[in-house]
Amino acid sequence: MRYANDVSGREEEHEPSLASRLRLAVVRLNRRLRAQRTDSSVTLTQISALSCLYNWGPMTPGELAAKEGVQPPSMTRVIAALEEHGFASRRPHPTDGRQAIVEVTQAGRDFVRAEVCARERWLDRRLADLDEEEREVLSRAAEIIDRMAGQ
Amino acid sequence: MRYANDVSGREEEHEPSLASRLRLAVVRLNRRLRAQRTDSSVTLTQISALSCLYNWGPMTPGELAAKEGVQPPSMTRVIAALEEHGFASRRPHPTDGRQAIVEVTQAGRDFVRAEVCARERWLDRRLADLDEEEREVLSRAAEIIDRMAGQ
DNA sequence: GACACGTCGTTAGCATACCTCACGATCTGC
DNA sequence: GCAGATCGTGAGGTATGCTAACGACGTGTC
Repeated sequence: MRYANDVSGREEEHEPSLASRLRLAVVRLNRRLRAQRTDSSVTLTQISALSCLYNWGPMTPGELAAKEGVQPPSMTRVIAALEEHGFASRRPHPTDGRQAIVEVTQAGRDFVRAEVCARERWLDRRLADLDEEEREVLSRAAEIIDRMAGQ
Repeated sequence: MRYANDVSGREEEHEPSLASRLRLAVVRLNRRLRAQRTDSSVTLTQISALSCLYNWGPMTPGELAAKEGVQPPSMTRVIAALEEHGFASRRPHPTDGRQAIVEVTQAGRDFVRAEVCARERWLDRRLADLDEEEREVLSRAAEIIDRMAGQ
């Protein structure tokens, strides 16, 4: 099956930089995560935003966009999709007419508890195959990465 | 600015699982990486595939797709773009008429050494802000993640 | 009070990056 | 030889980001 090794003119082995290895790892895992399909039509981006609302409570679209690290226009579409699914709802801001408050509905809460866990089953299985020390490394890495990406 | 804390009916704080935290970190860093634009018209996906060819040597489109974790049709377009840029070239497989061998051109090698580093400058800067122990954590995490995503 | 200016959310339009389905060319086992 | 598998590709669809521009609303200044 592997052909590369048999071809003359092959590159020598390199020692890729940490940046290269981390980038590749992140890009790949991201692809895998997106590829995990449940039969529901809710996408990873939507789940991510919904989880954020679930964990942090009601907030404005702008705050949600900031937390997820996307631009406000991108979040608008995500919120609209969640609203269409009946998992989130918008209500007017009590004092500022420009803003709105987005919150999780009861259906949204049920969905987070059930489907989101299902969605993360693939990753959970992978994590379960690791030993405790490796999970600890990933836990610390998640925190470091989040800090790097966060700002 | 923060409004969520003031709203009644707020969720209690949860302790997100490792899967949740890792997913969010990966999704976010991935967004940041893709948002980094160099003036060149080569995308992150193309760079990723080109780096793969550079590091592993010539291989068939199918093998490259498998290594990158995408479906063959997706890789076809990436290879076409790389070929158009003059960074990769296709030649017929010596024994199997169905397959082809994709390899990096000299221009592609030069590009990997120069532009890819430029592309990774943002990440490099972030990594430089960490201490040695944190970089070691990320280095180990990159290896673990790659193993999880790889298969 | 009126007007200028800032902020917030949204709409519109675009680019990228995946996917699945379908097809033609080629190889292989009987 | 011929049926079926395999490989690469074309077509079309969806998701996910972005920027630019706009309308609604709030705020400070006179």
